[in-house]
Amino acid sequence: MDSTKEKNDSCKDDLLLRMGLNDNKAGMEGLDKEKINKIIMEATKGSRFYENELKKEKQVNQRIETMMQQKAQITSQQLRKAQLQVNKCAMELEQSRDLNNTIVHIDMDAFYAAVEMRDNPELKDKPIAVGSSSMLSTSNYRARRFGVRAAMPGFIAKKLCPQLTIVPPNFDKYRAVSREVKEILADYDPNFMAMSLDEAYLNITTHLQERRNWPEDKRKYFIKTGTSLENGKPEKKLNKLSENERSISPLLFEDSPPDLQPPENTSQVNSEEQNNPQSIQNSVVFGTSAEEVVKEIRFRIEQKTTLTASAGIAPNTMLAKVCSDKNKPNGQYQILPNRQAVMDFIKDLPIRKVSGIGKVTEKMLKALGIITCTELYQQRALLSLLFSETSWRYFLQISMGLGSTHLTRTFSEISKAEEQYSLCQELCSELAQDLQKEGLKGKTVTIKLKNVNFEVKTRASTVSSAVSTAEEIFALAKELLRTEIDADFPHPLRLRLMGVRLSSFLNEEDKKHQQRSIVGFLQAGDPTLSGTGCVEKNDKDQFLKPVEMSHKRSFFDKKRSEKKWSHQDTVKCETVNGHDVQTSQSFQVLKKMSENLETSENSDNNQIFTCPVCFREQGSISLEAFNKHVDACLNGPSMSEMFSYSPAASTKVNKKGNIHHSFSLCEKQDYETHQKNTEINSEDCVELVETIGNPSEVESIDALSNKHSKEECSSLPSTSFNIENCHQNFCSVALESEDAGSLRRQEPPQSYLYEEMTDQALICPVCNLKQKTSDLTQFNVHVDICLNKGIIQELKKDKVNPVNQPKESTKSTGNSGRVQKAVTKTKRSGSMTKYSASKKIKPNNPRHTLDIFFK
DNA sequence: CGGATCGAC
DNA sequence: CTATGTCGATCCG
Repeated sequence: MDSTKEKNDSCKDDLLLRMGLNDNKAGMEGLDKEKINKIIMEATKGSRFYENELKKEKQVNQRIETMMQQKAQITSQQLRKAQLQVNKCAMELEQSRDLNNTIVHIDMDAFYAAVEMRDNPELKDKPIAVGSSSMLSTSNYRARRFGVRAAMPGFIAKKLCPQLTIVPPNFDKYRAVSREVKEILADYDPNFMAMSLDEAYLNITTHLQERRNWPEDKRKYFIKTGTSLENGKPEKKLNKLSENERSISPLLFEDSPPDLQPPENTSQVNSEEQNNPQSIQNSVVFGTSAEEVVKEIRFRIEQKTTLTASAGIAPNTMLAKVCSDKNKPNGQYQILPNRQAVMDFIKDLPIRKVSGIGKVTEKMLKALGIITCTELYQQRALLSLLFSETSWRYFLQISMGLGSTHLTRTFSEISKAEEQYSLCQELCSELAQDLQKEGLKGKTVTIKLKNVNFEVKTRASTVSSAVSTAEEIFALAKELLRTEIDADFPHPLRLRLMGVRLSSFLNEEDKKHQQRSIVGFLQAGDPTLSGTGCVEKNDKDQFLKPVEMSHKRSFFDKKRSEKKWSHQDTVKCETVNGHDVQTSQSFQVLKKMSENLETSENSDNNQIFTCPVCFREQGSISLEAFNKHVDACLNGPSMSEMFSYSPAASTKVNKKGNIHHSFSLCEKQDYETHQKNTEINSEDCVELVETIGNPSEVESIDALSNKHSKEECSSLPSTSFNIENCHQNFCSVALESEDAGSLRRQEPPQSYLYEEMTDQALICPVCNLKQKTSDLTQFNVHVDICLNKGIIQELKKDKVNPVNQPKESTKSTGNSGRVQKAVTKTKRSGSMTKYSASKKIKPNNPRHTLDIFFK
């Protein structure tokens, strides 16, 4: 990729020279890394800042050391068990892989600096940075050659590059430009997610579908040179051209990596252009592929703002983000939506490139011999023993190339009562739909309000007869909302988030069949427990194994199977105020059962299984019988389907999982989080929630009150990550290499992912491993064994004390944390985080993330 | 629970 | 001339 970049760059230089517009003629100017580091070191050494850095570094080293000790104590037995468990998880993840979305990450190139250069021709040829002498937000590419980058103090930058011009930031201007860009983005995804002034994610899946039928003229754009001519500054125009050369000459759009050019379309320049010397007046037609769409977006951005953007196209946000970095500046890159392409891309990807993996994590993992995603995957079992659940699950996802496939709407302040009511109404109907899907009715309606100061209020009202329709719920919710609005009158409520919850569901007496899913859920874990609670046994309920992939399973079912391996007792009763005794009891039962699940599971020999191959339920049969069935199925005609089911099946599951029982639009929420919340909510079985922010407007993110300060003060580094240039590598790691090597060698003798992911070979649907044999029978034997070992028999975990795993389940941690936050107030982090590493990369951590309302 | 830490920008 | 930011989320005792 680097070579591609180089090529582009030299191409650009060439062109610039020919046009006499070269704005970076000094190809050789700048400093080498060694010099850069030396200067930084001199400027830094002895400062308090530096001392503190050293201290922090020691701490990290200490952490690594304890981690290594912990690792040394892990027995191969433990590792094997962990392996099975993690594989199970990997399998689930694999099945949930969703390649059906087209996610685009747009990233403006050196945004602040580019704006300044555009508006002030004098800066054009100079190395510049935006910021102050104490902190820089952005530098232009010219300055970067001197090692001047975002998040660097200006005075050090000056030492690196004495000619450097430091421009104070004009946030209003950036915001205005950002708005222009966002207007364009909204055409492709009205719900796009703006991460900051210069970055956004789009889900263009829908756009792509519609676009297929678009006539050519709808995809045709005229190349304007007018903007700069009209303002009567020819010189400026030239400057612009220099930045614009790629779009002015549409041929240069072809600079994307060759591997992704869909034959179908390449942007075509109208034929007249060829003969027309004034080709600059001509138009371009963009094709209908994702790549073409993104070219179009970038073209329009450049035409409108005279600024360039880079973009990444991929099936999920995590990948899209990495992609946008790849051909920066002014380039784009796509990962085609097939598993193979994803795996190829991931294979050698350094984990540090991934949003969410920072300096420290990188170092810790490096100590374990992990640098690339492949290695991350290979060490998954070990990681599950050394890191918290959130962390290792996150690692696992990364290593499999997974990420969010849906974008959440952003939330801007709503202070008009009218809007608040209509939002509330919207929520109520969404909630009602979910209720209908689950066939539930409830008696308590609760609204939750979070204001711009992050203070949260919940107000509930309970009625005697259960409600379920949107109208009924809204009638109650509206009154609650009105009370709150009136209470603050004449001041408006400045809301950041609103949620509507229904709880106190009817029990089976009243609503037998509606209740079934809950009953089933409660009973599912251990049939022997049924009846001990306040629910009666229902013979129809089935026990769904983790292997089970039935597209029919409801999210309760899903949750139920989840339960088995996440021993969490997430739900905090405090947050469930207002429930009647009955529901609270159910809730307790639920908890108990979930505790019992793990131990009880080994004993269930006669259960209803769902075949992972044909998806049919197999009735109440023994394990052996079930395995025979699977065996048969694998041998049968559905064999080929098995290897292609993943996306389709997962889609279904996803769709199901997507019932938005809890839906936060406040801030960014990703798919995992969303799912998580869905699950958690379903867990306590007593309420369904709808939370929502208002649909994003073009500018929504900017309007977020808490965003302002952030955007204004924060740097928006736009460079690609370049660790060598970090002015922060003061010390090097003490323990490492040999240790790391030996560590890896200790791994259990298993074959792992990447080979497996790369061809048609037989992949066990259970352990997810490629099987060496191509003999079907042998393969089936393996699957058989796997089913017995890994999945159906629940592992008894005797776990090592993980390095950072104080909590039972991070899932619950994350969530209860959020609850706390919601219920109390936002906690101000009082800590003075010292700035760490100058890296750009990735927006909010897709990790778990998320905010969401509610429990 | 609150201070420390991490990561993003 | 000095001089290294702010936020949210998570970890961890």
